[in-house]
Amino acid sequence: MSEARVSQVHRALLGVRDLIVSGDLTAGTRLHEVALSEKLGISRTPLRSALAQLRQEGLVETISSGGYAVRRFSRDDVIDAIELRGVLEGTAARLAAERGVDASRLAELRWLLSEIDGAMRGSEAEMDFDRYVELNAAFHEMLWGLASETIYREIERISRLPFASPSAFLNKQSGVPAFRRSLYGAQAQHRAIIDAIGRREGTRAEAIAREHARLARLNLEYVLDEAPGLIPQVPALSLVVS
Amino acid sequence: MSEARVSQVHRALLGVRDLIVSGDLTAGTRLHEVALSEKLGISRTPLRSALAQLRQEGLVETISSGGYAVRRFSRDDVIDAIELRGVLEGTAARLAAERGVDASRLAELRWLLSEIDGAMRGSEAEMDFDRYVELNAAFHEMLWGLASETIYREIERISRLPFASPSAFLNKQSGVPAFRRSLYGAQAQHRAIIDAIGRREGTRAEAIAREHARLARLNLEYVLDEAPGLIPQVPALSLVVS
DNA sequence: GCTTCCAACAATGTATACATTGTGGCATAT
DNA sequence: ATATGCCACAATGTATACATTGTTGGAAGC
Repeated sequence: MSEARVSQVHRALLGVRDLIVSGDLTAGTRLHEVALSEKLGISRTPLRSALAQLRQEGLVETISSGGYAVRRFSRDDVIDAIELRGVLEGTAARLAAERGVDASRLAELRWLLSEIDGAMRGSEAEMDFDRYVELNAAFHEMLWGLASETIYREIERISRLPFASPSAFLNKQSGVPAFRRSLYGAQAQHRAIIDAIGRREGTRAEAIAREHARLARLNLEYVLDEAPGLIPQVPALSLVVS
Repeated sequence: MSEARVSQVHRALLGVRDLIVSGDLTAGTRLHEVALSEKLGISRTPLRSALAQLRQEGLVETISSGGYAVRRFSRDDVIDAIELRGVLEGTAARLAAERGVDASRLAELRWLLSEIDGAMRGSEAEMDFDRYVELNAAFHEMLWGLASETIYREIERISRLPFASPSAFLNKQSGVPAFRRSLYGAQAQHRAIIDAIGRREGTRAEAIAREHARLARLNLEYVLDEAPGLIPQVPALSLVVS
């Protein structure tokens, strides 16, 4: 799903997004186009195009007087984005169950599940965390596409908000034990979702997928309330102003 | 909610969108930037910005060789867009019920409902159809915003697809009796949604809102299967191929 | 000393010029 | 006659120049 294009717009998109997610540009900061274009080595035209796209994604907002600024997010904004992701993933799961899924695709999903099991083998400290993250992302992306292209697009869109994506709290540096422990329950939910889809149990698939996204909310609230020191380690969570 | 801005980008956005929705540009048509810029009297820079935004909205897609083309929609694409709108409106209603809504806002919604009743007074032929359309749009927009700004934004986004909006099959010229008759059931659902929210019955509110959107699907299937002559009267339905 | 107005500057919004890439047609060779 | 390769043109992608609007600092007047 990664675009091979190396257009200037694409470069600008990645560049600015990285500056925001990494916390280099803090919430509310005005984005001066000339300064940014010089910093990134990209002319203003593709840069502006990228900024407009980031506005659609929600990371950036327009200022009344013109131009763009890094958006501020409240805790509730993040919670709602996670909730929405859960609702949409639930819809993908429900529609997949109701409409039916090719056996080959279900088999591929089950293969992903067994691979995840493999990555989690051993103790919490021993597990192949990086591989889990990779496989988890692949699993979710495949789930998104089970129902239809339209559904996939919408979930992919909401997941562009860095803190709403299924991998938001699974960054590699994070050695938070509580996060790793939550993965066992998460994997059980993965299995249950696929099982429900296979049995054409739409309501069950939807409910579990919604609940699955709640893990991200739990992690969010844990970080914000009990371990604020971790905030810089979660993508774009530094943009959350209470 | 209407932007007062008269920027060239805004003009281009409205211009191109109108050309597409009106059926002037048919599905699959490549959008030549120079020709369009001359036709609209707008230079290429803001025009390209508008095209990029229309791509985000889904009306337009990029071509592999570069440039844009009017998107083709299948029947299933439209069905999924309507389904998604229903799911999201259901989420707005559920969250509103679960989280609670200010009495003043509920009162305003109930006032809208009574106004709709007023517009529907009399026989099918006598009713003030234009006013119904206007009030219906206002009701839905207000419902979208009951839960949170984030939810509102997402529903507003999906409703930008002309055939997914709550007003898609309520165009003024349409004198289709079947459509008008469906409005009585629709209004009953409006009441039930607000009643459920007032009683904090989230599940019920969500279910009814989802079912409410199904009316649009019924209308869609009626037009496509039984009255294809009406296709040009429904915004952007001419983009639906096969 | 504080406020207000004006002017200069700096930033965004727009237009246009340039570069690069894809496409189509024509000619030539098999 | 058909297929292939090359060349010319046209379209998009990018950079830059220009216009317009907002902002800030300083000076003058109260």
